[in-house]
Amino acid sequence: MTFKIETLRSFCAVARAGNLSDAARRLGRTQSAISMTLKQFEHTLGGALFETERKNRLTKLGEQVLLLAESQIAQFDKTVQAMETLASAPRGVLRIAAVPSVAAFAFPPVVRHLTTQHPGVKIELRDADTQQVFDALLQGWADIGITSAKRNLNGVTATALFREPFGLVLSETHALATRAGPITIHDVFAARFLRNGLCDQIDNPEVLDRLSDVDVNMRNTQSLLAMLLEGDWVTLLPCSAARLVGTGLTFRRISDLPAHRQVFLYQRTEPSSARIVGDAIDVIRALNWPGYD
Amino acid sequence: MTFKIETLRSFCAVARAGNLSDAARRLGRTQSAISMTLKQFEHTLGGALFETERKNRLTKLGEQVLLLAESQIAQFDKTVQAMETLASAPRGVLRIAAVPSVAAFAFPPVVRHLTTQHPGVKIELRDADTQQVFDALLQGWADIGITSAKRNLNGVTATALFREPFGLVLSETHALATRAGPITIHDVFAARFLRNGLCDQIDNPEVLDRLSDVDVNMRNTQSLLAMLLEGDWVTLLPCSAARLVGTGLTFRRISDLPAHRQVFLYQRTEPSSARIVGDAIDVIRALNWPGYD
DNA sequence: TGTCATGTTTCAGAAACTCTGAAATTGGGT
DNA sequence: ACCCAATTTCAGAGTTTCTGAAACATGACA
Repeated sequence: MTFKIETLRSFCAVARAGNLSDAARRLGRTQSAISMTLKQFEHTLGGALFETERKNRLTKLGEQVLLLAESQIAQFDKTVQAMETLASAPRGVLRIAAVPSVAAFAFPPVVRHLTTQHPGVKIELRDADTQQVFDALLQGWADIGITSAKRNLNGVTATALFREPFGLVLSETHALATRAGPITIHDVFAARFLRNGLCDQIDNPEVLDRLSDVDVNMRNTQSLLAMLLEGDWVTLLPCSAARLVGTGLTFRRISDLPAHRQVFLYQRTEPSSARIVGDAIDVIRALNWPGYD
Repeated sequence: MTFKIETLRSFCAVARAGNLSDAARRLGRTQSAISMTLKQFEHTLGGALFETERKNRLTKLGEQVLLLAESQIAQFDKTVQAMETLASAPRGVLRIAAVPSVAAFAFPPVVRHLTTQHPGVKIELRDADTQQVFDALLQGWADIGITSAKRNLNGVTATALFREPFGLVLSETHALATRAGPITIHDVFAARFLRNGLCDQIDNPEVLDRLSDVDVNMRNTQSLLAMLLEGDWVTLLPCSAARLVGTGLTFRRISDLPAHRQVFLYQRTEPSSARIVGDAIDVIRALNWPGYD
């Protein structure tokens, strides 16, 4: 007999709960059902998954299998959801995944255009990190992807979308915001600097070196911007990211930092809802992207 | 009711076969069983998957679902295989995925060391392209990965392994092999040039430009090397790739091409078979890697 | 247009699998 | 050594899935 997703689910539930009864309750089954399922799983696998009989400690094998199982379940659920989305849209679906900084700028006009030009078409948008965007493209969860990394993916074509400089983002009231004369890398790191995920992409030895000394690293863009608005913190971002909030922030080029980021547009090559995808691509390309350099 | 992997398998088989009977034969079931499974699948999905009643033409939805389903099945099977591998090795498993050029050099000593130092430990090696190596790491299919791209992966740490120059690889009998004086990019593309997957990684505008004019692109390293050994073809490769065959080929630096490739070693952070992994990492790092520049 | 060959759906019963509830058992803590 | 909480076991009930036969659809061909 072959493995079943439901078996993996049972195993994960027990591993997470630390005992059978709670897991069984969560799954809406009886203890005994879960017990039998697990026993059979261990049997077909040919090794014990738990140390004790009370299921509160995993064996080495159990830990490794748990990682695999959880990842597999997540994958499966995403696939199922993608299928249901496709099925629930008789007129077709357009699924776009983009990194947040671009998503904020690109999604509104795309939505506006599609809802008027293709009424009835279902639109699904998500912002995610670069890796997740690539995953979504590769797994068929998205038709269009936008990231700032170039990568060759099977069945996906990549084209350059725009290029923009990195620079200093800070509150309008910050001293550096209004200071006359050019701003240098030295100035940047002399200020109270916040590190963020995007600035790790900067391809400049001096910056990379100094970044490793920075203590405050923020992953979430929302709170990053909140910090900047607060007062005297600064950070490095590509210029379009500065548009994320309406007012209060400003962007300044760094005179001795030529670093840019190149943003790419990805498109699955063999999607069937071809016309809508092509149309959306056109809209995206026609947007008023930063024209620097 | 939730979807089952077996349902997806049935659907894919029918979609590939173009009719129920053949698919049923492949799956070892009756037509009617498959028919009912499919019918239920379409019902829970809420849309038709086939145009005609004869199942020989997919609907738009069907095509999209097919892509998702095939990818999902492949994923699932790999996960199952990984679980079985883990379970079949009571003393632990070490799974390494590397790009071919590095694999050829790194695998033999690693195997030699582990089989003597850790008898009974199961070793699983595979060479794959960069994307597949990252997939294997992310999905928990491999403990160690080696590629020539830097990428931040969740739950995986990256460290630089070595750095080596790109250069000309060609037969020892080729005119350029013995010619005195430095070889330039111009010389390279004046010869009969074979493009390959690795040389697309070269970060040099002039080379990239010229590469796009090259007509012959070989994906398979084996046959690439065969072509080089044949006679007067040449190609650009990182120097360690030239060691892939014993004799007959030679490597020469290009005077005006400073391009290098940096190779990285990836390691899952929370693997449970920690000691063996750490040991293998040590062996890999201690190898006599190219020491250029 | 009618007929045939091929392939699909439907259906009822059989087979396989999974679940439940109660009783037996186990193991860890005191 | 005992007790309590939790797990395993087991037989029967409940579901799901399969099969084989018969009815039905489709397209090709005369």
